[in-house]
Amino acid sequence: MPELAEAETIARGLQSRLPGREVDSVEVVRSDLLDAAPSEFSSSLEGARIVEVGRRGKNVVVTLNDRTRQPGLLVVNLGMSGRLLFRESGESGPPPSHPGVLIHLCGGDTVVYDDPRRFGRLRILDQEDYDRWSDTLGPEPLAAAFSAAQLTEALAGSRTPIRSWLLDQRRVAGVGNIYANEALHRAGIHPALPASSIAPVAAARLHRNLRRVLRDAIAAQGTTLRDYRTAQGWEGSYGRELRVYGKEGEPCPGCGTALERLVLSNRSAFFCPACQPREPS
DNA sequence: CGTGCCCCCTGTCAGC
DNA sequence: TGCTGACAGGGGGCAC
Repeated sequence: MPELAEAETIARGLQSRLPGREVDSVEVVRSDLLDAAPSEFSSSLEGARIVEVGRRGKNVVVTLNDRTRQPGLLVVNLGMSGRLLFRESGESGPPPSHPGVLIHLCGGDTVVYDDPRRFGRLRILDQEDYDRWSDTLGPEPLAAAFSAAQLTEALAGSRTPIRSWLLDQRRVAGVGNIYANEALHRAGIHPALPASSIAPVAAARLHRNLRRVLRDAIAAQGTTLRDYRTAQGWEGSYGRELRVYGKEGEPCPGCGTALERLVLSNRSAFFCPACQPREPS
């Protein structure tokens, strides 16, 4: 489930530890997590120094500096069940259950990419390829430049159901199924409504509530339903604040009506039939 | 180009 | 108890 809030939490956790550290060696346990050959991936990282750790959409982005070769960016997509864990050398506690890639740092600590389902991907891009890739993603919903007017205009061009629209990374970057459903409920918008049928006033509510949900989820360090953990191995607590996701049949926290589930593009959508009417508003 | 469908892989859970 | 099928946070590719 790593969506924007989870990737942001992981990135912040790594940002507090990794800048300035140098990569000593890399172990690729599951090569299907890479697009590149394992030897090529490892040699791109080994000897590089980490400049900073950030995020783009649902991806954790590690900026690398290398005086002898071209600098690069390590882009980690966590898929459905990926974790990026910072493990101090000599750390006790249970080891990662499904280690895929281990990045050993000079001085002894290790960053482990752990992923039971292996839907995740790790790629190293040069700046040009990174920019090209980043351009395929939509705007960052929490960026100051992402305005209600911009969202309203973008919605007008598509007849796809709004829940599906929000999941399309080319339209807005970082929104996944949990936060799409939560934002739509808070905005009072039915998930199946065509994007182009949403009036400007409703689009403004969606804009406001999407940003609120994402900010609150980051403050809670994300949502742990099962697999997600922070870089420190902790669970996120936003699950306590979910109002509709996974709650079919439970009373709507707003009005008490039983919440319903429907399937759009093979993914569950959860909504309140009273607070989120099918008619555009 | 926009849209919907299938698949990647593993783990868990409901139902029989 | 054990098996089977459905389903799960994401995203890429393909057909229409």
